[in-house]
Formats: sequence, structure tokens, C-alpha cells
Amino acid sequence: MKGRPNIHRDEELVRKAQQLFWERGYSATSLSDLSKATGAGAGSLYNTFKGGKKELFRRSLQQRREALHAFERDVENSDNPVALLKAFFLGIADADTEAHLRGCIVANTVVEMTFVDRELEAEAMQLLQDTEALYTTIIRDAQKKGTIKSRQPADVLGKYLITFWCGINSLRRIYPDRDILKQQIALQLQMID
Amino acid sequence: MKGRPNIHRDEELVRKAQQLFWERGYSATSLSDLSKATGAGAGSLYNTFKGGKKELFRRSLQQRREALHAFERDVENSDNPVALLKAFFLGIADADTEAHLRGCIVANTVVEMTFVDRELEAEAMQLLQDTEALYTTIIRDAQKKGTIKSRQPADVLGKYLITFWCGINSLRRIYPDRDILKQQIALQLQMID
DNA sequence: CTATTTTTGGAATAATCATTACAAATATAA
DNA sequence: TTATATTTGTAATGATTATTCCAAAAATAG
Repeated sequence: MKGRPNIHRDEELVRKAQQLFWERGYSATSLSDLSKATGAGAGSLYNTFKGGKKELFRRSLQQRREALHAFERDVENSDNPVALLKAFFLGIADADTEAHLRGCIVANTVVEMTFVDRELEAEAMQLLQDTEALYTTIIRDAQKKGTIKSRQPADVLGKYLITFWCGINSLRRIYPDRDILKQQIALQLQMID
Repeated sequence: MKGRPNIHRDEELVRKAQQLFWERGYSATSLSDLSKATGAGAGSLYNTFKGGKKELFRRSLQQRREALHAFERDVENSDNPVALLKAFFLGIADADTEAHLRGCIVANTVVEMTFVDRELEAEAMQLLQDTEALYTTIIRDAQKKGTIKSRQPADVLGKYLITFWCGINSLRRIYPDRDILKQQIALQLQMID
């Protein structure tokens, strides 16, 4: 193909942008910040991402959707999805302090963008709902197999877990502490024993 | 006292500013927005609140601290603080849709201000911890009286409740629905039966 | 009435913001 | 070579930001 070759890989640009957005959110991250962090000038960024800052943010969220799909595949290939789910939650406690303080970019976005940007809010919201739907499916299947003893409807337990997901991502900011988090996560996971 | 009398009551200005901050957060609320909403010009606002926008936000948080103190007094004057606590949580479900979408300004601030403004983050964080401390006290007293049967340490249950507080304030954005919220709140409150 | 003090609204300021314009650089195709 | 296509970095651009300045308004004190 004709034309000057591009130095930066799109994937890499999104990855670096996501890091910034994850820490500081959408509004508090300027294009100048993004330019410095990625090493790409404004011209490059706007040439690559026609939608500018907002498209870069969208792509950052999109990357989380891919992570969700990866987890869905893990669940499909697992003979004990509930164990996988519990391991996922318990693993949160082992993250480093910075990761605790960052929380979840999706949950953060819902908080930041409500009443501010309908589109970004809706995309993040949809991601949370899809995550909840996955929880619900895992629980429903486990109930059929008798792996989960709780008689609560699967969708109620799914909502319980997405509530916990949002909650624990606040608690880990207050207490970026392995032991405290492990204990809280274990306590809450009893609901799906 | 000498001088031109002020038209606006400070309290009223903070109340109107808080409404905006609560919906859109700190960054997405401009001084122009605040001026329009309060009806006071920039000169007036800076004359009244020397710290500018940031002081106005601080005062908005301060107002939530006063709400916390009011609840502490209710608890002291109650012969059944646990019932009060449960009623408080269950009451969330009865709020209108707008209130659901707003969530909790304190929890919102922790999310928005981490890595952005250390001082505002710290103030909001402290408020959450003080709220947790109140939960813990209520639970500890109830355990002594035998009102709560759970043998979990009071501080663990306190952390459980503050996690739930943050969680439910996200869930109500996803599902601003009375029945769904009532069910989830009742489910989680079983932990302190 | 006069001097003094404070508040007020809005204009000035200076910084920062997202975005666009553009010329130089660098590749391919013919 | 030459024409064409694409990327790149930087310099405009114009809007918006928080804050300051300031003169007019409106009160009290003497």
C-alpha cells in the first residue's frame, strides 16, 4: 500500500490511552496527556481515531468487552464455572495497590458519565449488564447441576454479584489491603456456596 | 454592620451547587454552570467562597457530613438502631429515578477524584470510613444485646455494609426500579439479621 | 449628608482544552 | 524518476475554563 508507514500500532495506542483513562477518567484526561503518554502527536491521533478523544475512550471500553468475552470462553471450556467465578473474585485481593486504587474502568465510567455523556454511559452500562448476564448464566447452570444450593432465583443472585463487583471496587480503594479484601470477598461469596 | 447586604444565603448557594455537583461531578460542573444555577455572579461566588469552585465542592461534601451526624443522633435516640439502619437501606428503593441515577455524591467523589485531586478524594474517603465506623458501632452494640445473631466480628460486618452501600448505589443506576432494589436490599440485609 | 464598607454582576485575563490545518516526511506504484 | 497516498509533528484555531478586577449599588456609622 502507498503512503508513509505508521510508527504506532493502533492496539498499543489504545492500551496506553486506556491506562490514563482508567486512572483519571474521561474528563480529567486531556488530549495533551494522551499525546505525551502514547508518544503520538495530535495529528497522528486524529488521523488514526477520527472520533478523537471520545473514540479513544470507546476503544478503551471495547477492550474491556474483549476481556469479558475471553472470560466467557474460559467459562465455556471449564467443568466448574462457579469455581472459576470465585477464583476471579478472590484474585482481586492479590492485585497491587495501584490496581486497587484504579478500580474498574467500566464502573468508574458509569459514575462519571451519568448526566454528562449519554453514549459513553450507555456503553459502560451495557457492559455491566452483560457481565451480570454472564454471572446469572453461570449460577443458573450450577443450580441445575446442584453445585449451588441456594434456592434464590439465578437472576437475583446475578444482580447480587454485580452489586458486589461495584461494591468491592470501592472497598479496595478504601482498603487496598489483601487480607481485608480476601475476607470480605470470601464472606460475600458464601451467597453462592 | 456596614456594607451592601447580600442577596443570597450561603446555605442556599451550597445547596444549589451541591445539586449540580451531585449530578455531574466536580470536573464536569463549570463555574458558569454554578453561576447560572445559583443565580449569583462569579464575583459574588468568589467573594463568598474564597476557595472558589473547590471550596463550594468541599461545602457540598460537608453537608453530607452533617447528614451523617444527624443520622448518628437518630441512632443515639433510638431503642432499635438496627431497625433504623435497615429502614434506611430499604428506603433507598423508594427514591425516584433521578435520585437513583445520582447515586451517592461521596462514593461518586472517591471514584472521580482518585489520581486527580488528593484533598477532595481524602475528604470523601474519610466520610465513607466514618459511615462505616457508625455501621460497625451499631452492629457491635446489637451483638452485645443479642439483637444480631451473626458471630462475624462487628468491623467485618461494618465493612460488608459499606461495600453494599457503594454497590447498591451502582445497582440503582442500572436498575432504577423499586422492586428489584427492594429485593436486593432485603437479601443483603439478611447478613445482619 | 458624608465617609466607609461590603456585595454584586459582568467584563477582562490568562490558561487550557479539543480539534483542525498544513507542510514535511516517507512509503508505493507506475 | 515521478506522481500519488498516507502518516507525522507542530502550529494555528476558537471555544471554554477558573479566577481576578473593577465600578456601581446599597447598606451602616458618625
